[in-house]
Amino acid sequence: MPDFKTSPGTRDILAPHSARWRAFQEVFAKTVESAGYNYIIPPMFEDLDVFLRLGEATEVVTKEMYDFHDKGGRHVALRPEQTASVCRAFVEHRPVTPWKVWYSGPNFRYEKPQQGRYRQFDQVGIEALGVDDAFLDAEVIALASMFYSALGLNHVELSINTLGDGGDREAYSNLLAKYFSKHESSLTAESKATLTRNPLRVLDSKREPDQEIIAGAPAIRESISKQSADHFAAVLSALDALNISYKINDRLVRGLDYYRRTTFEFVSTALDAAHTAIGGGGRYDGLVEALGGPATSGIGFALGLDRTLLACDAEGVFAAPQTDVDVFVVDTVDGTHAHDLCHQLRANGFSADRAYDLRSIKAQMKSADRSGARVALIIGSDEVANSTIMLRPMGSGEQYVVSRKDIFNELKKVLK
RNA sequence: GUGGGCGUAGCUCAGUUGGUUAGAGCGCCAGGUUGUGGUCCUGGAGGCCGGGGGUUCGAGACCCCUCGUCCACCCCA
Repeated sequence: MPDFKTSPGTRDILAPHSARWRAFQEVFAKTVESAGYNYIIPPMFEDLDVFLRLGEATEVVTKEMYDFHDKGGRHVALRPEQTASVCRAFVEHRPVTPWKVWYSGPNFRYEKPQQGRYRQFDQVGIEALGVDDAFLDAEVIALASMFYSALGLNHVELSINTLGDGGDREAYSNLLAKYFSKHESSLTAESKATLTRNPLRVLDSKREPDQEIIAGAPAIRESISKQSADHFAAVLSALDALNISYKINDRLVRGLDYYRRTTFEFVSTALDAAHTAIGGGGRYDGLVEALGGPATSGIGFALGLDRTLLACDAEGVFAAPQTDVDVFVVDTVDGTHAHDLCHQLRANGFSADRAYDLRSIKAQMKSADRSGARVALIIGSDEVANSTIMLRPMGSGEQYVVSRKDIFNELKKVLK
């Protein structure tokens, strides 16, 4: 057994999976950059206070933060998500609005790991600040939907809800608190605990005994302002205009405290594990203000890399891309010919690998096979004497002699 | 944080009611084939049986603790 392993909830992403991750990020970048979103790279840690603004009923902040004191005595925390950082960056740099950015990178939450849930986990996402227009809500959702399609996913469902503005949300929360308190004796112990922290989140309970009471709970739409209701209706009709199907779920309450008005979630119906939510987002109109900036509306989403890739596995789509080299050079003379030729191949736009330690031709051919290269170039004493190279297309069982000076042209033909 | 399953070779896993030097398949290395991989044959390397303590003449197996991992809850991506 090795002396060291990765820390709990972390892991090494090795090939070929690592290539898939990179491809995932590239597909995402292409999708959102087509809509004018610019790449932002916020730091991975911030002053703890930045994240505390996410709200004291947000467990991500209260229970799961990776925080520590640095050598300068600052109390900092690894980011549990990136929306807060983006809003902090907005306040710090005051860019012209609308400010549309996208990000990709790891977040950290101190949780008990299980499938689809890690302590270091990657998300990609977008944030758009400074615009209140319902068309923006629909654009943001449409981009997520486009991205899923680009990956090849077909079994992703969109749930959508509105939580009303800040005042509506609070009024609704109080209403729910009253309702659930009345039925407290029938609730599970877990839900009772949730009730004292954040009544909205009781709606999220998956426990069977709670379901009946949740079903009878008042819906947000009964206590929502006209303005919020109009906004929501506008978002829905903008989605309809793009033929994006959705399910209105008036029990959809998301875990982060800052959500206002439009909230949405993407669920993979191809997954049957506990974690079928592969992405989610919504409006967070008060967050910039909470971070000391001007009142600024904002909306965005975050998609989990792992869970989305699990969904891809379940649907059998988006395989890892090929990263094999074009050519494998076998040198049975002394290794210098492979050394020179590989270098020249790479300089001329071919990818090339070789064997080391002057092993037997058999061993080198085995390495060539394993490398996945489409062509083996073999150099032995005959080839050196005649300034030629033996070119062997792997898998063909055939090979032929090529003059050393013609090798690049010949490879271009063979590899095209 | 709570509950349960599982930790044996690089990987996937056998290992009988506790009984000598712990096995298989795959992978890896070498040879069969002094210039040839992907098939085949032969051989080889590689294990503090997750760690610590205990029971026993004797523990990979049983007990306790601990760490890791998986699953569910919680929470969320």
